[in-house]
Amino acid sequence: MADTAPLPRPQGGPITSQLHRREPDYLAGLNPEQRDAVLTTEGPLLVLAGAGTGKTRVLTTRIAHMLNQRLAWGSQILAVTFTNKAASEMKKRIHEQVPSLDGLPWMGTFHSISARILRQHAELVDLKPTFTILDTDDQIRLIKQLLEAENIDEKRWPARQFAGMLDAWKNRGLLPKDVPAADSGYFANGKGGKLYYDYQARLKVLNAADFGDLLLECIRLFRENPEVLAEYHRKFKYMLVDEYQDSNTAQYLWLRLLAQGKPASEANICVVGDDDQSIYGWRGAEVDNILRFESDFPGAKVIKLERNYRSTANILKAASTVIAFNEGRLGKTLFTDVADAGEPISFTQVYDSEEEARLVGEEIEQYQRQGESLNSMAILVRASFQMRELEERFITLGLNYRVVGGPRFYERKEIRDALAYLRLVAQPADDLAFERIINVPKRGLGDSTVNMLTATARHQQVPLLSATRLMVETEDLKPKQRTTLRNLVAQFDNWAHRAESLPPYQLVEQILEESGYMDMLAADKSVESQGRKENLKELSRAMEEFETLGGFLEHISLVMDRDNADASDAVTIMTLHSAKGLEFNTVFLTGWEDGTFPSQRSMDESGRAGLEEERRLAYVGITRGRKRVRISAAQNRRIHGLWQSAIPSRFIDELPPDAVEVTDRGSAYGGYGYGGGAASRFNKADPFESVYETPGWQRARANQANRRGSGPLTIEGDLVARSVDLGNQSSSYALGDRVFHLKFGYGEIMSIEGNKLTIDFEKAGTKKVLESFISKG
DNA sequence: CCCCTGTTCGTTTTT
DNA sequence: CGAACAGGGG
Repeated sequence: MADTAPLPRPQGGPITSQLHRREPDYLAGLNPEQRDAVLTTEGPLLVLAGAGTGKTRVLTTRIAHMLNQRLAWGSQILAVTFTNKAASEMKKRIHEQVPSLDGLPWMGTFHSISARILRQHAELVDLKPTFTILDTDDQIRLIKQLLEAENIDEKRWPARQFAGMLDAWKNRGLLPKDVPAADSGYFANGKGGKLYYDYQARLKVLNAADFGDLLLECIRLFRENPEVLAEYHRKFKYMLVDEYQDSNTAQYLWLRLLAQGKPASEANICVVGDDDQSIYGWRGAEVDNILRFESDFPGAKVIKLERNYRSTANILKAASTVIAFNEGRLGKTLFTDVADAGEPISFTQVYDSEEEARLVGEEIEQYQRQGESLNSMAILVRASFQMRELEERFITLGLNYRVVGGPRFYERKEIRDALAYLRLVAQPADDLAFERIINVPKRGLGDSTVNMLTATARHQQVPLLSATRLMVETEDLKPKQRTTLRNLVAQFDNWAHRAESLPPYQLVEQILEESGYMDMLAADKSVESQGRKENLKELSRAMEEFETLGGFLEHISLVMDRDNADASDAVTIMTLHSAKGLEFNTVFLTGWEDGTFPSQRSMDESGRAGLEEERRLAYVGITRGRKRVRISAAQNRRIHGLWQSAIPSRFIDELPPDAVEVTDRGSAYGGYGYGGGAASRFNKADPFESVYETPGWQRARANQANRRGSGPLTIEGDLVARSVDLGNQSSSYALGDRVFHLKFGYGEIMSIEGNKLTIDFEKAGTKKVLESFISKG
């Protein structure tokens, strides 16, 4: 292996450059702190990188520097991230900066790197190298089975809750024997601890690991097998960790073990992060890890990156002032050299959340008229229930938007079904996959048949597929089921055989066809079936780049996100959490009301720590803006169906007054002023001015008028106008499409006559409406 | 076995 | 108020 071979000295070019004291090109343009962070390769290093201070550039340049100076082979560098997105971004940049690589650095998420290590030493943690990685779905089903076996009432003790506890334990690095009695005793009247043991035992039988296990079993591997750990100590000369503030205890232990090859004060470990952007405490992240780094690694060098290249001075001032209210920070203050402070932050209080949506819509259109692209604008909300009103408003306006988040591609039912087939082909012992597809499509194999198979599997201690093989040779099954199962087993054997020679993307197509899955979708007249077929095509396309089935399955279980390659110009709507790491010229921060943001629940559950995390979220939100940040709050918002009034977020009071401009859409209803009514002077002359006269509303009306022509609003008149407008163009809707209507809500198209559509609305029943009144749902 | 109805519950999300 | 889910009935 190249890892241990002596490193050649840098080639001619760099040496000459050094003699002339010319720095390598890649250092050009870095500020002194960034340069320091790149060049300090030896010993522990903590880089505190504030928002927009060029963190990613430092990380990648640092790796490029190591490779360029031949400090290490590529494969001796370990770079860890939290998300696949960050990992692939890093890979891309390294490839750009270092065209010829001697061995690829290990770049990936904690989980993918752990999986890679575990596959090499699987036997040492009672797994086979081909072990399956379970997703949340499988996990829940497995837990349900255990609950049933233990006679635990699933209503009283939901599987999801236990999954959450398991996750929390694993995040804390706790094996079943390590769980404190108080913790394990809580669930199902003391059965929690036993369930954890049972769960782990079951995973071993299934030859499977869940996400938490990837880390936990890796830790166990290192602890119980010092010689294996030593191997990695020799291997990894340099370690880098991105977003260190997001690391949880298990990840921390994992890193500590890997860094133990040298005394702590000499470990070449570089962690990059920002304690002010730690927003994942609720899922186990320990800000403490970053706060403690200097004592964990004595003599660690600390470099602060505070020079911001993203936002205006006003934005930075606002963010810095708010975050300064937190205690227990390492302390950084962002600054910029740009003289112009830029627009002040705006804060607007409106009457209710509907008006907030109108306001945002209007402002977006205004900026758009000024030549800003929709892509450069984003609305960041605390929770996704806030998105709906925005979306509805934008539909009315005909404003193109994109929602980030939501259900992911690989979590869709049809994709999971297809994956289950593939898993079972690759891994005949994958019982969870077996159970998932045994009767999908319907084969007349109901609960009773499955129960018989399960019983045999238990008895014989074999996987379900093997149990099925045995059962079809006996007289225990009804003839019909026996034939069906015999054929199914034969099919799987056949597919497994083909998997050896056929590219995975062709295999999946054949499986879906031969299993009857495609026929099932074809027979399905529901709205979704067409989309499902397309998703499956997309799956096959995504598989084209994989040569082996195993390679694809590994990728899929670790990379659950789909890359949105949406080229159209659209405003982004997303949560503050998913906005971390992104930037936009204009950022709208809506719903800044106490209770919504900061979230009441956070404060109730986690007290002061909760509030501080919310404040960091505010900091993240504000620092997403390059040119302008527009904050709003509603006096009234509908929560759980009822209207509730609220006062502006306490974070509003924490904003620096001289960087903020308060405007008020004077409401006729009085309500709460800002800062004791200081904003009242901004009230409009006529407090009763109708909101329906706002530019946005007028435009919405104009849009609708354009779409339907200027004829009378009768069916007939409209029909004529439409047919003229559209010429020969046919309806852009199809039977079964899910659509949205302003008054009637969501519905499904039952029939189409010209532009007259019969729609079955979920709420309002079946109505005939004009195409121009609906939009795609 | 599927559909319908009643019930429950109501941040944030990755791997 | 409305989505999601479980359980019962047809």
